Amino acid sequence: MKQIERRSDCPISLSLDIFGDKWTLLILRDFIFFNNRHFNELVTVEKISTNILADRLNRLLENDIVKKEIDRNNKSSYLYSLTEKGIDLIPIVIEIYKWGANNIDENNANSEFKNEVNSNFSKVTSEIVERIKTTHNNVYKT
Amino acid sequence: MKQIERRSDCPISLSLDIFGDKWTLLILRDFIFFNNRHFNELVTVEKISTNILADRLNRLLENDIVKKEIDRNNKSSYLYSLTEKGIDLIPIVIEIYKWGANNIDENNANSEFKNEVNSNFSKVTSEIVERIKTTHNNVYKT
DNA sequence: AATAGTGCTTGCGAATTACAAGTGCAAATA
DNA sequence: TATTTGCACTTGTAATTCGCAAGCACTATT
Repeated sequence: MKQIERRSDCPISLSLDIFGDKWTLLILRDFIFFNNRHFNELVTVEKISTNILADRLNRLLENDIVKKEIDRNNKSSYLYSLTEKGIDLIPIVIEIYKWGANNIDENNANSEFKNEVNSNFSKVTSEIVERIKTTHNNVYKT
Repeated sequence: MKQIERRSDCPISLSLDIFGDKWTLLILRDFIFFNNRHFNELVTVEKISTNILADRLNRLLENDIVKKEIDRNNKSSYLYSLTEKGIDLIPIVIEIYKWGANNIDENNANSEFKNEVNSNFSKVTSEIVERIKTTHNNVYKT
């Protein structure tokens, strides 16, 4: 894996150096919407190749956006989960969902959820954040 | 230019098929924050190469996110500007700004603007949207 | 001891990117 | 009128990255 070099100090440029590619935000979508947390679950993300997934997870680990722990329920497996910094990305992912649902034809958005996102963005977002925080804190308690 | 093929019908996946790369959202940042609208202005975007810029602008044109018109003030030049669909992307770009400003070290965010974005996101966003709409409607009136 | 599951890594051809240089056209200048 | 300048790209090419298939190391199960 090669870290993309810093193009400038603009917050947007710096952010895109980390997650501005075809796959990273889709992987984060899996954490957020599907709660997929094992490598073998994440590899179903729109058929991403395993080498690309491994590369992106490493980049996210390096940037402290996800963390990796041994799964207490299956010790030969790892659990990936969002850090605080990763949870902070949730509004971006939901904004992208919203834009796609409103602006791209033939998307499969759930119309109820789409309406919720359009009318109560911050409520939807904070509910998802809470759910993720609860789930991801329970790693050792399940 | 080759359009990335549709990976799935998920709104996020479809959105990232359009702007999920290192450069596209940075170009949109230039429209939004710097009001850069000519090819020669946009090419200063963190030193993007001209072939990549041309490719991305064509993709944005095809997807009805930007439009292209002859500049009335300089007929050998073109003005690119955001369509309604492009203006709808502004919240995404500002969320990315916000995340980068809050989560990446050594970013050059203006601290006043950063505070505004953190405390009054929707106000900041709608002000920027209004400014862009006004500017981009005045193409033929300046 | 053999098999299966999990999380990767490796090899390689194909596709994409970045950098430099060049092109075509309109407008300004000599 | 001829030449130069500015603008918006296009082309060529080497390097990088990607996607697919296969393989590997480790653990747990049978």
